[in-house]
Amino acid sequence: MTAPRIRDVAAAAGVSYQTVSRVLNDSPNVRPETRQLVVEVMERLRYRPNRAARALGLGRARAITVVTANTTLYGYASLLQGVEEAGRLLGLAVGVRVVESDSEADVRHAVEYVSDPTAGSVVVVAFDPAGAGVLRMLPADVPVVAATEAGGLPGSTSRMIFLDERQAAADATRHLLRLGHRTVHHVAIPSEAPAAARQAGWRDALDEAGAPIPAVVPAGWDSRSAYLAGQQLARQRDVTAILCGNDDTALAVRRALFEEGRDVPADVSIVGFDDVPGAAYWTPALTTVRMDFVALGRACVSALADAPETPLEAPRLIVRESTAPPP
Amino acid sequence: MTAPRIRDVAAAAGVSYQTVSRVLNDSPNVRPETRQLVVEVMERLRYRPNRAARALGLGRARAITVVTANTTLYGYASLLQGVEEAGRLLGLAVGVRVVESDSEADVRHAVEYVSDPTAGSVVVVAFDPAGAGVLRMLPADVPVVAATEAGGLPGSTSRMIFLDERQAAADATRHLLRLGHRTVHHVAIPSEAPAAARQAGWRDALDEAGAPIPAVVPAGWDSRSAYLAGQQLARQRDVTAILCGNDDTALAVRRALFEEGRDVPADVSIVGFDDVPGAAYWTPALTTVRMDFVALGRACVSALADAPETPLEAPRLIVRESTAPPP
DNA sequence: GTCACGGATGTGACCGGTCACATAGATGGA
DNA sequence: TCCATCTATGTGACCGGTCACATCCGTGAC
Repeated sequence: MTAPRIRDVAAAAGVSYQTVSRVLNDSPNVRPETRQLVVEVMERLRYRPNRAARALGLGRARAITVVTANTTLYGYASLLQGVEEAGRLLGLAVGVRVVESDSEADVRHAVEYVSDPTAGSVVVVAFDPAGAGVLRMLPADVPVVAATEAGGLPGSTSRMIFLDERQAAADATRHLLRLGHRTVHHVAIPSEAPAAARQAGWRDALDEAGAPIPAVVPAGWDSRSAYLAGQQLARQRDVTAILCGNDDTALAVRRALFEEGRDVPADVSIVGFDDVPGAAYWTPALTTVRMDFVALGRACVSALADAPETPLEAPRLIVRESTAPPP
Repeated sequence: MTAPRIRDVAAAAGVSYQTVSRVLNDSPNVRPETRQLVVEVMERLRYRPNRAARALGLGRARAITVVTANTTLYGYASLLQGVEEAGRLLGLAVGVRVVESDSEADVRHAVEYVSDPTAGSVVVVAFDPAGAGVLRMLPADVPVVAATEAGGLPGSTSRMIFLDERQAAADATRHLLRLGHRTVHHVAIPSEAPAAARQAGWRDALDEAGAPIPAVVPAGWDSRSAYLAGQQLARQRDVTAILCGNDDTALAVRRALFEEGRDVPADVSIVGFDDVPGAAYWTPALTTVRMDFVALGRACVSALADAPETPLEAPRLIVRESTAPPP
């Protein structure tokens, strides 16, 4: 009735437990017939190796822990989805550890958590100060891959993987400029300050066109702060184009514009970032930059598994209905 | 340099490893001064117990694995957030295991995964057939709590926790009826068929008011299918009120209505389900039922920890701008 | 004074795998 | 033919905790 152990399998197959272990770990030094036999017995006995015992003997768990500041926002959740999917396909357990803030205590606790080899390999989502802080404090012996904003993070030696947001932000800005807007305003989401790729790309395009560079309007992750940022811009009659930090931000900005009597896109054009699943069904449908966070998550797992690197699809501007020439 | 083990702590404190183990497990039979001493030494040595070794000795990991069909949709992601938060506060590791579908193979693999005691306790998100399937097949020796739709799942003996969606759906329907609508149409999201709490509540209210009960229009999780469902209703000029399975559905339905030239809420009222963070900032702001999935997740963890049950806040209709009297 | 008892602490075995090393048999070049 | 080498397999120790049980001590009742 109790779950079979490796020794039960060995006994039933008439081999030693070490041979079973070899089969389990794909050791090349097992005769094909022996392997075949062992596999059959494992099947028959419904044998499942105990992950804890394995982790203990191995010194490190066959697992991936995702360290992230958030699990529900689109980018974070999608990345987690990609990691889980890829990890599952490799037979790895997938864990989640949230870092609530970049406070010293929160970061330290998260680092301690993943320092336990039972956490396995680690994917740090370093989109924000909390994640970046964890990445900085992580001891060198923890196998880690970081998902970052374009360009990676200065001063860290870890492996970084990212989507080229900077280029995409520049594309989006150019699109608005080409429509005839004098300049493009920007409502920024929180980000690891020195990197701030979306903001950098926006500035690149403005610079390149010789357009004036308005002050960045900062917003938080919550809709309310984005709404307030939007109100501020809505009241300035000369703003006709707004690049929003993400789609949620765009939604709230649009609301603020609406309340101020300014139509999208007739009076003001807005573009988002992420291309959340519903963006195409907004009214008006949102012009936004499609980001493949799921693929980013998968790529992180590949990197941890030393699998051949599959190139990530670059973020791409999807033009829909929320952008138009200025009035 | 290598991480300290329980024996190192014992040696440094001048006690036996068993005493350290007792401190670790809050055994009552340790002299306060001894406990104090051991705690200090653990602190000084930065001792962190090895979770794998613990799981192995204990027979079951101090962990929670969330089994779910999805990690990105609002309800699922929020529930995961709640579980992670509560689990972390209790010092439990939190893992995620996605079941892609309710196919026999997918369900079996997920069940095997959590049957390994290393998975710890299990929270099954049984909102859909995949989760319900896992719940049904789970061996009795796996400690499990299920998050379900209102009313739970027939034929399962596991502990169930849920938000009373049925009542809330009825409330939402009554709200529309009271505004003067002749009846209310329903675009349903996928659900574990026999339960289908939202749908049941909608029917309850219609019955009670003696209103005609239109055929349910089914939709999937994707916006496109919701959009198609919306188109179908948009073309019927006699539909003036629609209860949507969730907020994402409402968004797409609204789009379909718009394309057909029908204004919300002047021509058609819509109400959603979930109250996603942006719902208040839609244009028009969405009338919807607020569901506290995060609290649901926390409650699942409490149940696993045998903590005193904190009552869940009932789902509540939030009236905003998307509902109005019929034209 | 002695003994039963319960709290505080220590010792050895064990959880279910892995690793390092030993051994037996097959292969092949001198 | 013989020994070096490689392949296939087996044995004992170990990973870092826990459990069951033994021991030691102080207390109170007789």
